[in-house]
Amino acid sequence: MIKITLPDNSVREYEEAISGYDIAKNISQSLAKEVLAITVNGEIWDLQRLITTDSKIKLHKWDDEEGKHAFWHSSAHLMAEALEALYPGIKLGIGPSIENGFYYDVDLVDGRVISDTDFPKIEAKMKELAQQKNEYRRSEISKKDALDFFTKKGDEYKLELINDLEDGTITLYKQGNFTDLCRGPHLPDTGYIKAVKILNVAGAYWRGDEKRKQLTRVYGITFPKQKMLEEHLVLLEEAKKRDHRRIGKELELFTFSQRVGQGLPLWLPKGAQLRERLENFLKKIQKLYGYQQVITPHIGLKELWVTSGHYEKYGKDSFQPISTPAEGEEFLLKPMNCPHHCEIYKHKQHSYKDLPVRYAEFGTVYRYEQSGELHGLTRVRGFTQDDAHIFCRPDQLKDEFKKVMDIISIIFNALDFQNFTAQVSLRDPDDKTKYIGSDENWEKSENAILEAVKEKNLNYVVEYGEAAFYGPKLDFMVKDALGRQWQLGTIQVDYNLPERFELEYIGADNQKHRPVMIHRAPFGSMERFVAVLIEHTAGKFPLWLTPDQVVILPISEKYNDYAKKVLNFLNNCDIRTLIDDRNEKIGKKIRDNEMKRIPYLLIVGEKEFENETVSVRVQGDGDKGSMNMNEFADLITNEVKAQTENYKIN
RNA sequence: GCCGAUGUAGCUCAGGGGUAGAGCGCUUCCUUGGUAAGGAAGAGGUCAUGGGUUCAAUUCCCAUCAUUGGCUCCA
Repeated sequence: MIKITLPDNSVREYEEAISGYDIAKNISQSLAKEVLAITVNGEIWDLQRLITTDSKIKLHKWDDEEGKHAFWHSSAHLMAEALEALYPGIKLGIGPSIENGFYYDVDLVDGRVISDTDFPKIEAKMKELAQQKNEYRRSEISKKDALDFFTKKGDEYKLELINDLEDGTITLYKQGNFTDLCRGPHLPDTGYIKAVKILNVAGAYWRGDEKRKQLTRVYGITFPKQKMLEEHLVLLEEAKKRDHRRIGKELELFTFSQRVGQGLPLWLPKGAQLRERLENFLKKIQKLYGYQQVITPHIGLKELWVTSGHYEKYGKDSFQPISTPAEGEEFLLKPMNCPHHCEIYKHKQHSYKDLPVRYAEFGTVYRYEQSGELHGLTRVRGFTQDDAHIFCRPDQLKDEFKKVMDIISIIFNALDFQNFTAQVSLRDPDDKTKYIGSDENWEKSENAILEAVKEKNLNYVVEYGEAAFYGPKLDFMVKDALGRQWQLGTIQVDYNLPERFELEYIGADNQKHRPVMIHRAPFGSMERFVAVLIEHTAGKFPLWLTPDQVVILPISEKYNDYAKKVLNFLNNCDIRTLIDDRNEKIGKKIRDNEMKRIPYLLIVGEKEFENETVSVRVQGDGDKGSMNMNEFADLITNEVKAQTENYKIN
């Protein structure tokens, strides 16, 4: 007798070993049709694998990550089978499921390539194989047999993977004529896969190592129903419409010029306005938190970064030094602001009573990003950090850290960024040589971050090996419209620079002590933040931030004079107002200005002129009736106030 | 930097060995209107740049530059 406990704690008893599929069938036919995988005592299994002992189980359908994982992982095998059939002699790397679909890394050998014109062929082959409803059969063999098998097959990549596995049994999965090294789980058969789309193809280094061979990575996605694929493709289209590069062009926020250089954004008037408003907002908050603005030059002597240790680490990958013609002094375009700020700290002696000292600067920095890495405003070669450096006593570190977290949460709340991940980046425990500074300091700062995060009740993940070379950090990560993750805000603890720049303060004991430094940037960079904000809002910025708040649309040219009167009135109330006095019908003006995402549209014609009113339309929400100018001005002013004053200093 | 793709009017894109097209935008004219596209005419392109093949290249080939999807990197 085998007892099977379901997630609701109900128990089912079976005479003999039973598969997950049969349990599902036993519960209901419709469940059996939908179930894709099963968790047995915390381990994910194939549905057909027999359960022989009392177990706790959970059945996974498409809605579960586990269900999708099994589905896409099985699809990766199906694609590999298709690729083997279409490209004989192909060698296989790895083929996992990912957040949206799956990929397989393959070595095509003989210099063959796959390009997007080949996709239909691959899709057709996959569908053909899927229709054969070949079972995914699991088998367990010894490591030696596995090595023999893949030696015969000539798959050197699989051999390398097997050699790295521990001795013991190794599982293989076979469907049709295709056998792959795999932990599973998989679908019962290929017939579950009804809709197939190959998405793109890319180069990917074997095992992520740029010194090793570059394989061809083929990305795809599959679904149990054709309709789901169609919906997914619509979603991808929608996401593309939110792309900041597209909206940035549409709304004339920023541009790039080949003649200026790649990765060097040019902020157009409207984008500059938006950015300036964000900067002023942060400045206001920082002032309340005791920050002082400083200004430093865009270049500095190379020695500055030799001292900081950055030159050794990044020097050869940066823009190369520029030198003075007569003396041959070497300068670097500054890749970060910290050394300049350290020198500001050093301009005078500090007492322990004066700390913490907080220097802030919207500092523009230049980094030589690899050409293939550039991407819209999110990855550029010249950008402005909303940088600040806090110099504090070691006993103030945790508190200061928490205050920075407060500033970040004010910013994120004001801009309605709820969907972020906090990532604590610590040292790689296996390779401490990548880092500089003493073990003791690293431990102190790693603990300070972890404690601060816990005390602030932040949801966070810990990533080992992601720390900066000089210290651990706390990063705030958000996703863009296409699901790519970007780092926005960051807080970093640094014992290293104070050491290297010999920063000091005089303690209560009248002795010299070393301060601790915190680097922090709530936005991260203005460029990246604005990019993510564009995608987050689809270009519909909050009223306080948007470049143009109101547009006045006269019904005909007869009312242009009245419209101008309204325009002057609103502009005098500090409301950013435009007028659309083109010789167009009102429907056309409404459409055009709706598409410019201007929050309020005011329609003025005969009626409004007579009654000294305006007819109000809210962007995306239609006609709101009429009101007089004062009422409307109050409406706008109050809305802006509510948006910008909704925070407190703790 | 590496692998793949792309580059045609201000924007979005079609085309194709015989020196170019649409829609939107722009200019002018008609129209003066009531809540998401009124009508007409016109201007605008060395088809990214440089080579090569050809009687002829924007089209085919090569290189460069830029953009783009990934990989690696990200102080």
